[in-house]
Amino acid sequence: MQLPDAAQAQTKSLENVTMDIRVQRGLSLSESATEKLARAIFIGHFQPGHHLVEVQLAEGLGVSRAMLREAFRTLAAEGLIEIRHNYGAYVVQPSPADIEQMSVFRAINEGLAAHLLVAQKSERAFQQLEEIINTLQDMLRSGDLNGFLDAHWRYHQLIVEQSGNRFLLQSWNSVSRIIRMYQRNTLDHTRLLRNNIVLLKVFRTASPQRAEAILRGQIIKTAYELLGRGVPEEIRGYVELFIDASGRIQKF
Amino acid sequence: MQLPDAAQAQTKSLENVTMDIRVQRGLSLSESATEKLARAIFIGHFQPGHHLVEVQLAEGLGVSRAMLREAFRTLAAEGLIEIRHNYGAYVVQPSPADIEQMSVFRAINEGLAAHLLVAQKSERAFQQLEEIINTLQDMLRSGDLNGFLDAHWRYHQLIVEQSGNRFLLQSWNSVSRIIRMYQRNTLDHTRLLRNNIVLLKVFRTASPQRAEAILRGQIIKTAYELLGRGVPEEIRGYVELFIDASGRIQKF
DNA sequence: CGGTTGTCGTTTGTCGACAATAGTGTCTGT
DNA sequence: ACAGACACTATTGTCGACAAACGACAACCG
Repeated sequence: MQLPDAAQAQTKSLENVTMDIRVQRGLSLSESATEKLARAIFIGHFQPGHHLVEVQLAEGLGVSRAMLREAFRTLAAEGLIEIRHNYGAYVVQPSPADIEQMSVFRAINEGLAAHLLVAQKSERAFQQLEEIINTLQDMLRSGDLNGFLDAHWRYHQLIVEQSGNRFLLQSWNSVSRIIRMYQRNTLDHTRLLRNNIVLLKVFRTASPQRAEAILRGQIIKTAYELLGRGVPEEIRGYVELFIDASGRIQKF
Repeated sequence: MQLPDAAQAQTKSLENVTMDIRVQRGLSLSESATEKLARAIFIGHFQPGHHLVEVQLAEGLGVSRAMLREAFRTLAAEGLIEIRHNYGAYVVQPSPADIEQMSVFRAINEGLAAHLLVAQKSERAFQQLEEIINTLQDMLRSGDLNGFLDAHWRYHQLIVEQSGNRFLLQSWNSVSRIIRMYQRNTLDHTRLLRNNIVLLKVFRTASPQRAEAILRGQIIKTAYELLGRGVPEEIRGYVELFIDASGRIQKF
C-alpha cells in the first residue's frame, strides 16, 4: 500500500537521523522513541507548530503508536511538545514572552549553579570547563559554527551539572533546550568565547556570590539583547554586574 | 476469578479516593488517571518505594493498561514515580540529600517569584494572600491541621503563581509537591502562621530584593532545621535574612 | 551438598484492531 | 443561492491479546 507523499518524505528523511540508539543501553522502545523524537525536533526536522501525526511518525521511528504515545507524554511533560485532546500532538511554539520567562528562569538557576560550583572549588570541574574553552577555540578557528554552539551550550550545561543538584539540572535542561532551539539569533561567536573565558577566570578567583551575580547578569542582559529590548524594571536588580563587549566586568 | 488479597485491597480502597474527576473538563482517560494516581500518591495511599503493578492499578482506576502507562510516563517526568525497565513503576523515595537539594532549588525559585511579585505591586495578589492568612487562622482555631497545611502550601504556591512565570510555577510545583509529601515533620503551626503574616507585610512594604532575601533565607533555614542540621557553608550566602521565632527579621 | 539449569507464574513490553471524534465536502429541500 | 443534514475520511482515543523478561523454586548433575 502506498503512503501519501508527505508521509513518505517524513518517514524516509527521518531514517537518517535516527539510527538505532537503543540496544546499547537498556532502553525501552518508548524511551528510545522519546530520544529520537526529541533529537528530531531539536535539529529542526519538525518546525514549531508542526502536527506530529501518530501513524506517520510511528512508522518513521519504527515503533507502534502505543510506544509513540508514551513518548509523547514524556516530551509533553518536558515542554517540548503539546498534546491537545482529540486534536493531536504539536511541536511547541514558544512566544517571545515565553522565551523571556524561560531566560529569566534559566539565569536565576544557572546563577545558583555557579554559586554552588564555585563554593566547591573543585579544580577537576574547572579543568573540564577549560577543555571546553579549548574546543570552542578550535571550532572558531575551523569555522564550525554549529560545533561551536554545541560546545558553548555544553559549557553552560557543565556548570549546572557540576553544581551537583539534580533537580536544578533537570529543569535547566528542559528550559534551555527550548531557548536554544527557538532563540535562533545569537551573539557573535568571538564575544561568546570571550565571555566564557572571563567566566572561567571569575569562577577560579571570585567569591560564589560574585560569580553568581556575574553569570546571572550576563545571561539576563544577553537574553534581552537578543529579544531586542532592554532589561525591564522588575528584574533590573538581577543585573548588578555583566561582561561588556570588551570582556570587562561592568556595573549595570 | 479471585484476585489475590493484596490486589483486592489496593483496588477497593482506591475507589474511595478517586471519584471520577474526568467528565467535567475535556480530559483524556490517561490524563484523569494521571491526576487520580498523583492524588493517591500524594495523600499517602501508596508508600514511597511502593511497586505500582499495572494490572491491579488499571483495574482500580478503571482504565486500560495502555492509558495507565501513559500516565506513568507523565508522572515519571514530573518526578513522582520512577520507571525501571522490565522492573516496573515505583513511587519515588527521595533521600534526605534529595530533599535538601529540592529545598535549595525551591528557595531560590520561590525567592525569584517573590521578587517578581513584589515588583508588580499588585494589590489584588496581596489580597489573595491575605485571604489565605484568614483561612490559616480559621484552621488553626478549629484545629484542622491538615487543612492548615493545605492552606499554608497554597499560600506559597500563590506567590509563585502570581509571579507570572509559568516555567517557574511548573518546576516549583513538581519539586514542592515532593518536599511536602516526604518532609513529614514540620514547624509548629503557630510559627508557620506568624511567618506568613510577616511575609505578607514584607511583600507590601519592602523592596523586591529584600522580600526575596527574606523568603529565600526563611525557606532555606527552615529546611535545614527540619533536616536536623545547620545551613552548610556553600549556601550560607543565601541566608542573609530570616524570620526568627518571635517574628522579627534577623541577620544571619 | 552446592551450584547450575529448567520450568512456571507473574509482570512488563509491545502491538494491532476497533471505537469515537472532528473536519470536510456533498447532497437536498426550500 | 443557501442552510442544514448527512455521509466520508483522516486522526486520535482506547482496549485486549500476545510476546518477552524476570524471579522463585524445583530438578538435576557434578
